[in-house]
Amino acid sequence: MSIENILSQATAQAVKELYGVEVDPQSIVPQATRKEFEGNLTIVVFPFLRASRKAPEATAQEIGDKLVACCDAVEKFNVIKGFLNISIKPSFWAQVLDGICHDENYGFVAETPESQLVMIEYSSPNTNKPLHLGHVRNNLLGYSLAQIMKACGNKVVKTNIVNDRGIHICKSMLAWLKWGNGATPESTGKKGDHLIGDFYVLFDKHYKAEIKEIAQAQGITEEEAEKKSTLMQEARAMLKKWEQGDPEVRGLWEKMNNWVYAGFDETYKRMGVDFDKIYYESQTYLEGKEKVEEGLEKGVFYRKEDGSVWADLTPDGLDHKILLRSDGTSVYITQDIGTAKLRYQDFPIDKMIYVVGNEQNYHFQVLSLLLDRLGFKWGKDLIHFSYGMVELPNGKMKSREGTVVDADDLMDKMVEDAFALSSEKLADMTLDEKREVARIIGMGALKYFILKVDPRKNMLFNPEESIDFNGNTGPFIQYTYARIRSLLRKAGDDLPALNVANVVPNDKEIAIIQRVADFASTVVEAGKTYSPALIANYTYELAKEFNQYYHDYSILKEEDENVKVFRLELSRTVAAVIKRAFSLLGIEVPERM
RNA sequence: GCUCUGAUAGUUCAACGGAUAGAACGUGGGUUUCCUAAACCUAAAAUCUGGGUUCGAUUCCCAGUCGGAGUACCA
Repeated sequence: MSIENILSQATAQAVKELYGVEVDPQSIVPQATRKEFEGNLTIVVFPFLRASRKAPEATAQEIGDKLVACCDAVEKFNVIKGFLNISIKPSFWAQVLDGICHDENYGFVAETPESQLVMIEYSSPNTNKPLHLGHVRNNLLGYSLAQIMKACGNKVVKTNIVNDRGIHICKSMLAWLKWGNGATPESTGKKGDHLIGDFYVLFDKHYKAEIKEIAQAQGITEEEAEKKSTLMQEARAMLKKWEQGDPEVRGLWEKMNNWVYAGFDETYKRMGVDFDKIYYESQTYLEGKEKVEEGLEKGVFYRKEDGSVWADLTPDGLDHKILLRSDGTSVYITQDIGTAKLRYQDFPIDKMIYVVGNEQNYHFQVLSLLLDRLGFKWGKDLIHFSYGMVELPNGKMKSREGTVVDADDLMDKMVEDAFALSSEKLADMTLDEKREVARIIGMGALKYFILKVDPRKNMLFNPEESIDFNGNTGPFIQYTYARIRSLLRKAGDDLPALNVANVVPNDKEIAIIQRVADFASTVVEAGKTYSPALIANYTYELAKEFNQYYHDYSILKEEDENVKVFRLELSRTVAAVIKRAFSLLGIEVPERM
């Protein structure tokens, strides 16, 4: 049992004995005492004033006296206004550390047969363009969330839904046929996703030019000209052919999609993310139609005279939502229903989490209601893990204006800059070793920079400032880890075993042990609130605290052997916790840097 | 128009309804006789406005100002 729990229960007991009032121990949450006051943990007694009918100071005093008398771990206390600051016996902290450093899986809960199966959908790319900065945030959040849910004892299935069909792919295909001259990834040396992305842009360029031409020649607005575009008509015709299963179109589609997948795989691998099961919209959209027909029969949807199918969501405070167009084709949400059906066939899902940007908040509100009506048991409380947009210092990311930050380019830049900054310091390494360290640091900088921000908020990504190896950054934490590893290497292996009975941790050490002990509850909390940012900020606080400690205390020169062993043990445990916390964020740590 | 969402130092981010609102970058001033100065110490600097709820509000509620997103046959 953690020290917080011990105190909560003891306090509840004390209140009951003193004032005869039952208090739920869960409602009493001791918090870390602020630095400027003496003590380790603080209990706020304001909520008990009604029961005690005394002044805050007197109430705190009485509860404090009771705790000292009844609770072994409590050494002493002081009272400031309504705040009861409790000091825990130093020997108790030494035992806490001892327990943690011998627990290989500290902070992680093992999976059991009763564990819930959580499916997490993330990434969800389109096959007509490479991944960009927005996808980076999505992928990092999704992967990290999966790691956290696993650490909380859930069974986790990571999934990806690839949007591999639709007019946008036809545009790329058409451009490739018209102006591609048979270009392949091999012949051009480009990654497949970039190659296809280039053709998508090329289509748009020609399309725009065509519209302008038509508009000028016929003296009509560009909006009207759009309807007369032959390029767009050709693209539509191609989509129709695709839906009819035309072998030529399907063949090209398959070939080009495979190029893209090869490119995506490379990017995913580099990012360190993966999936247990990938779904493709080309395989799920028909299932969605079926499911909608089924709903129609059950009477949960209705059909208009023009043939389109709708759901009336006004009882739930929303509007009417279209599910099938009047020509019978499916819309975006139809595909999501189909995907849900397949997934539910494949896995006994208890909880579904969709990692998708907040511009789709409404979409998921609707999806939740529709799935619930269609009888999916997890539909009602599916979780839309909604994250904010990534903005750039000079405005929004707009693909048309060329202000998109490409994921591959971004990673290249991060690693390059990391190499430039680190290679000098690693003079004794081989080039390959230096590159490996630069990769870990560069990727760590990027991942930490994005994950430390509250996912729900829009964030600003400044490409220049992100490569900052000082402050609240991944590299700073990695540096702390590497220093500890260096220290431990110097200390060697032939140290005597730690005897906890013989050490009395000082205040700084207690603060660090306390924070290390918090790791377990931080992981649980992060799992409950779906917040990788919580883990990130926890890790930074720990690293910062430890750097200060390193600066203030000798370790290798420490004369008292038992104190030295204790300090090394503390260092080792901190390194282990940093590594474990970073594994939840998908960030690697270097042994040296 | 309607719905959702956000607003905290110069900047980027924190803060279960709790103490004097924390960090980091940048700016000013300092510190290398243990491991790695990629570090540490130190100074100045902020809750959009107006009400309400209460022992206590950055946090909850209402109104306003400004920003972002969505809004029925795009995905």
